[in-house]
Amino acid sequence: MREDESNWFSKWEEQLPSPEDLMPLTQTLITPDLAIAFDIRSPHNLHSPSLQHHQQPPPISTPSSQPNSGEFDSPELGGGGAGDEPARTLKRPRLVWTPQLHKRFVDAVAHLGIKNAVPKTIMQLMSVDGLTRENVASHLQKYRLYLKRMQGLSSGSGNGSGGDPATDHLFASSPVPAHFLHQGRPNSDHYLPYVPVAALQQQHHHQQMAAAAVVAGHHHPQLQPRYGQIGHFGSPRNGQFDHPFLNRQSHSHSHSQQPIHRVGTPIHNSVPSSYVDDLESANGRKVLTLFPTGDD
DNA sequence: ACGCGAATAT
DNA sequence: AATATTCGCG
Repeated sequence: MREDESNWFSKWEEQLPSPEDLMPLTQTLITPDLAIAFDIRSPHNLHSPSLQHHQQPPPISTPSSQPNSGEFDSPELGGGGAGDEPARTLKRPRLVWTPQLHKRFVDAVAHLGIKNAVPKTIMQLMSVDGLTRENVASHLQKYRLYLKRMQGLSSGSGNGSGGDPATDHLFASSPVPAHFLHQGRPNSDHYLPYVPVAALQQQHHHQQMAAAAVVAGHHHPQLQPRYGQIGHFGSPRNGQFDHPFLNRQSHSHSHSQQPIHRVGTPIHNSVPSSYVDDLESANGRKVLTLFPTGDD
């Protein structure tokens, strides 16, 4: 089984078209969005969990063989590229809510209690680098809808969270903490007083790369994620599967400051059930997921 | 002014 | 469908 994975990868690599072939004639090498999406920025803004662009298809830079482990090539727009797009007016790439991210989200909400579970707080509790309040707010809104939908539907046959329609696939991936399905109760009770949120939004320091799921805006062209950086995420064979984000709290050099706790579950890297790069086909959109799909 | 949440937009 | 952005309201 494992061979399949390494196999596809090899094949994939071989099939990589030459860089020239890739870009028909459109636009620059690295989308500005990509740049900022990852870490190329100067001031003190924007970080990025798992984000996606919307516009141009992801440019490829890793031709073949060994990906750059560490830094990636700088966007050289010199020769052919030409149209260096306005580096300004850059918009933040769309955040992609991976199951993991969502899990974190749910845990946060769970521990906060419905009452205190408002975007800002949730965001803080999650302490995911680059996550904005609006990101959370937006997700929260949808999540609430999901919960409502669920309550109405939960009666009857054994359908709770194991076969929900595609509509809620993301949400289905994390166990809804019971008491969610009915508001009314803050936390207290049997739910821990967890996490003092010492870390808060501390955004300076360096950046972390991200991007775990990439979406291609178009069909069929050979798009590939920038494995240059995230390559090794695809090999969780050791079970030590960690995401670049979900992690913005990793450093607390020195002593006393312990940023925060892990919310709820202690990172359960159970066996990779299926690490298939999930090809979600919808319309003209292919989603490449590097994460375990289903549950963790 | 803050920031939540519903509505609306992409 | 999934996220983002806008907007009215406490």
